[in-house]
Amino acid sequence: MLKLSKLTDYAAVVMAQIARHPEHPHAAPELADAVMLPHPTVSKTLKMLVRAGLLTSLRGSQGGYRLARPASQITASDIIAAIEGPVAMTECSHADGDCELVGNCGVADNWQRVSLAVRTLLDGVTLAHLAQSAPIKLPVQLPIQSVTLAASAEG
Amino acid sequence: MLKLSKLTDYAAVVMAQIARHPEHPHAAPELADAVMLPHPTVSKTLKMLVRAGLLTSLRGSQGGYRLARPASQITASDIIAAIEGPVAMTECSHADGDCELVGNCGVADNWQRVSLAVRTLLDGVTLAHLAQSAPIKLPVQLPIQSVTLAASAEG
DNA sequence: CGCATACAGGACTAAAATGGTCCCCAATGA
DNA sequence: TCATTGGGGACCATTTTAGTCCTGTATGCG
Repeated sequence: MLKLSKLTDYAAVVMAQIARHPEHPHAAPELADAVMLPHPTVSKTLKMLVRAGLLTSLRGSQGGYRLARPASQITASDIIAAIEGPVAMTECSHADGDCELVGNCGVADNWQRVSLAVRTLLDGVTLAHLAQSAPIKLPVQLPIQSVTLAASAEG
Repeated sequence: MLKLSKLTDYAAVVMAQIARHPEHPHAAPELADAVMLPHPTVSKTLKMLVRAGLLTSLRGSQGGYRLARPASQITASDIIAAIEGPVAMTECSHADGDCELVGNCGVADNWQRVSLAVRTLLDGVTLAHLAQSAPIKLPVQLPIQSVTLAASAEG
């Protein structure tokens, strides 16, 4: 499936909700009601987003959560990384290769490239895009493909 | 993490192994030894790949597994789908939207577009690419980003 | 025919990740 | 001082994942 976890999905929804009204802080229960998700779970998600530096929090009455920076500077990668850790498609996609199969698998290097391409793609999608009601249009799909294929076809 | 499951990873490794010697059939134990993974697990993976139509099998002595079509016509998406089901980043990324939050989440449409872009990217990576010892080069990363951003910045 | 080889299918178990809840503490502001 | 609101983490139930094993079936060969 290559699926995001539910919490990541929640995080995106909640972030989008905040992004639509960035001025004042949003309390956790308010957000939970707005997106129709269980309060404790939303709260948990918010805490993770704060720790990742995507949100800032204000305690006390009239407190709540706000975006740490403009929505256009928060990417899908950021949100995913906040909940699930850095985007990496395989164990050996991140630096500390604790995969003892290197040498036998002969696929690691290429998976890492694919992983990088996916990450780059997700870096290009910002919270501003996700939050806008009009769907983002991906007018051309093939260029992505051709970029990926370009050099490999020669190799 | 947006990570592939281990089985998917195994599948890719095993497929690559077969792709490097496409002529004769490969028995499950032989493959397991070659890639240094437990026999039963490799066997299970192979069965899934057969059911997905990516491999064909021959029973009896001298039997084993072969690619169902040329490595250049088997994509990363195919392999992932064979083990994990169709690539989709969120529940609502596939057609039968059993997500009752539509309307509140306001993110679904855009996630679907992102999902599609990732899938397209993975469609562009073939087993031939993965199997080759020389790493595939992704010379330009930014174009992927700019394609994604292009229309959305206008929207 | 009989037997060894090799895949097919699925049941089953153990371990890990996930999703979700709850509790107590700390900070803020009226 | 007290109500409000987030911070941190423990905790549990469920699901998913990984891995094993067993029984059946097809093929090829002597």
